[in-house]
Amino acid sequence: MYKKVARREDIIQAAIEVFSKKGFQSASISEIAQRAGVANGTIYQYFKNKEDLFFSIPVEKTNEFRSQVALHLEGISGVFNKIRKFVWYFLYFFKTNPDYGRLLMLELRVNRSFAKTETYDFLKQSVRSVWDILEEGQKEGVIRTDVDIYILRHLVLGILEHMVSRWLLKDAQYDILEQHQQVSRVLIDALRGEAPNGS
Amino acid sequence: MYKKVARREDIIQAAIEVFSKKGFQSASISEIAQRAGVANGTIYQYFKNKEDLFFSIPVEKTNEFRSQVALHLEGISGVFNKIRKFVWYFLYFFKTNPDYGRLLMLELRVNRSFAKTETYDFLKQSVRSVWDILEEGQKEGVIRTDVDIYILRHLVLGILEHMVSRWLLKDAQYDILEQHQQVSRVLIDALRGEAPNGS
DNA sequence: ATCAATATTGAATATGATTCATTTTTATTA
DNA sequence: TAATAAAAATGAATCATATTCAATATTGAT
Repeated sequence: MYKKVARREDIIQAAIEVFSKKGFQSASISEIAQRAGVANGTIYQYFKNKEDLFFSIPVEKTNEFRSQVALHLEGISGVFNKIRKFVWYFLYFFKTNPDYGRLLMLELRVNRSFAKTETYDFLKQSVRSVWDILEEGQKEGVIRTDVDIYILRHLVLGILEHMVSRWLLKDAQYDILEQHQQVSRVLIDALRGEAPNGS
Repeated sequence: MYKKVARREDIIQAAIEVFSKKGFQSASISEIAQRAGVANGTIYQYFKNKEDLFFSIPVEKTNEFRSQVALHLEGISGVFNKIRKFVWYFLYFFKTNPDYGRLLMLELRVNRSFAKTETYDFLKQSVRSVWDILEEGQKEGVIRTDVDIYILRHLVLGILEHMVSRWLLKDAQYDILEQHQQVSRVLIDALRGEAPNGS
């Protein structure tokens, strides 16, 4: 029946709204149920518990992020141009999705139980493109190989996630996107390293 | 009476143990009270509520971190040597304090209410040394000035906090300290920028 | 139209934070 | 030392919510 599919979606949609506004802790099942137009018990038909519902939220948005990154990178050549574009889109995505950003960056991303879910693995895949770009750059000889690719990924995701987290904690008051060029600049210098310059 | 001072300490100590093991959500006041050897109600004599107790934890450890950083930086000259030492101590501190690390990195650091407390401001001061080092480097002309110092700080703290967070989420299985040299290397290249090389 | 299967409901239960009237301890004074 | 007031501690009662489940309603098949 078509309604069954819709129900689950309704609940998730209501959950996004309530969890985004209140955070996991102070969001209540009653409010989510009410907003979804179902009884409290119905939620437990679709989700094991409050946490399970919470953890189901990022699936849809992760799909969006992944496909949009792929789309934006399409046709771009040159490893550093790809880095620039990724940095831009990462900041753009959270600038345009601050509510979801709060859930992802300030709650889910650092949740130990969430880190053990399949959704988390799925989420990690969404930044797979960074890994691919770094690997490509190392093969082409434009990205340093004297440092583990893991470290380079920590560098790229570290600065981006840190910036977005701090920005969200400050209630997204300033325009985070304005800084994308400076971020790309330092990252590219770090990734290139000294060797390619022959200094 | 001397016991009165000790009471508050007892409760905080018990809270560190219980919150570290279980996280904020599933730690219970009863367990903390029991471990501290007081009744449930006593906790509310010293702390407004569960969250207030949670937020009181980082004060002591922050003091330790700050004074140790200052001590380790003492006598070191050269901006990049200071960066290297800070990176090393940052990783060392969390390697030797993983329980506290979980509380700080995975819960407090991303908590919106905590970001509004005085303790949070105090905590931010603990990484003041990074700012000082960066400023010193810019004055000396060895650190790039074509990028905001804010961005440079995001870079340094971003990679470090990201590394520690991921490591804690993976149950601190590997030795995070092993990577300190590689981290310093990429950071220093990023901070130096291209210009000083004359390329 | 009937029936079995499935989905929904919301009152009852369970868990755990918080309150507060009572009791205990501490400090002060004679 | 005893009496008394002030401060601290207690834990049973209260309150707020997540979760359960027996009863009810809806759906799809024949």
